[in-house]
Amino acid sequence: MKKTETKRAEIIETAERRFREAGYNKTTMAEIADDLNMSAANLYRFFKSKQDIAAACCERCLGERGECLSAVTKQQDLSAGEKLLAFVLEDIRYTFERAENEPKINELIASVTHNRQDIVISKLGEQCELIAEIIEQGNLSGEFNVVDVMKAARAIHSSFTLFEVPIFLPLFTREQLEMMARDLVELLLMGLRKR
Amino acid sequence: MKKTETKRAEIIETAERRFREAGYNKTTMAEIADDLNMSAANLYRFFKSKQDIAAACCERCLGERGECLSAVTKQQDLSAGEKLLAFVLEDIRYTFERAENEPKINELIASVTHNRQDIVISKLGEQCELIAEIIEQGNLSGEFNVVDVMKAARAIHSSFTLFEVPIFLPLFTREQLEMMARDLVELLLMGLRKR
DNA sequence: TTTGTGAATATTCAATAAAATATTCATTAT
DNA sequence: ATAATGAATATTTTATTGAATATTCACAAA
Repeated sequence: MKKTETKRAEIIETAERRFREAGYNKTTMAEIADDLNMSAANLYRFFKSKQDIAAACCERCLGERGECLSAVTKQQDLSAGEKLLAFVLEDIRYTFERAENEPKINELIASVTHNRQDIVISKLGEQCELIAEIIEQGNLSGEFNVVDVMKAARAIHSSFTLFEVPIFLPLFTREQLEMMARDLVELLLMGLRKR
Repeated sequence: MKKTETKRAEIIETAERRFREAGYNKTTMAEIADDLNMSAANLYRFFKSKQDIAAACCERCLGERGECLSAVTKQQDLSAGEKLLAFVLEDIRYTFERAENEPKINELIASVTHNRQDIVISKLGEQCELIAEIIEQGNLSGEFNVVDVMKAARAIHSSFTLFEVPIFLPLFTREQLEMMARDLVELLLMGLRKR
């Protein structure tokens, strides 16, 4: 029986609820344990440290963004070009949503990603994959004519950095960012399209 | 006589030397004043606060990056496409250079830009101008065929964010960033070029 | 064995006071 | 007047230490 994984998931869920409301520093291992009717010591059979629980929460949150972006790329009725735009606009939407509604979680992510870069890099890779899928679709439909799909996907993904990172939010309004994203995608599409 | 401006410049220069070596928090107004053979109180005739001196230093530093980038765009023997690549590679070079050799100044900039966003926005605007100049050149030489130059410049500049911000440095090697920059510029140029 | 705990220890946090420093101001010098 | 200062005040760091919390561990229950 793999009860262990179930327990781990429960711990992550419980901890995340606390982190969301009180932040990382103000939630204690004892509280998390209490919520699950166990002792604090017992948490350590499932996670090496509190930081590790936070890292798991962080990974789950980043995964959530990935799912939102994935949902966009799975829409049937959009051309590849439209999907690319939808992708970046969804990225912006999610960035703002998180910043406004879950500021504590954002802090958590910022802090965790300092130590655990592997998590970020892995999630970035997944996003590149999604963009690569969009490009593939464009190639198949004849919309695009891209030779090295992954290379293009990485390049495009790197160009979206501004729209993913909350530190830039104070510099621009959401409308400004959306405008910049539209203009950028328009330009990128000119380079991708078959000619 | 505009002795005042001269004095302000001296103060900025002196303060920057201290900030570079000891960081913002570990340099005192008294030390800066001593270096200039004046009293700390007298500094306040030239700057409203220590933060304001820091802001002025910050502005100078950001201006320095602008000058480096400007120098690239002024090179005579490069096509517009080559200049765009040179621009972003210079941006990366400067980012790494600063991070390695002047970490304290980087902290200063990060801290100042939290309060004084106007400074950052103004400098970002100047960089857009430089990119616009490159596009103009491309249009004139027949290399490009861009209708709305500033719109394209802003879009391109936003796509360079990853290469300008030191927080991403731990995630990638310089070689990786340079590779991404090359691929991105290649893609952008496909969109810009006359067809 | 596996699952779990309470108690011991190590680490971090928070409150306070002391010291250092930023800022203001009344006064002097030029 | 303008330029400048030393001393007074306000604010920010630093050091300290007691309390809170994370982590470990020896042992117990299943």
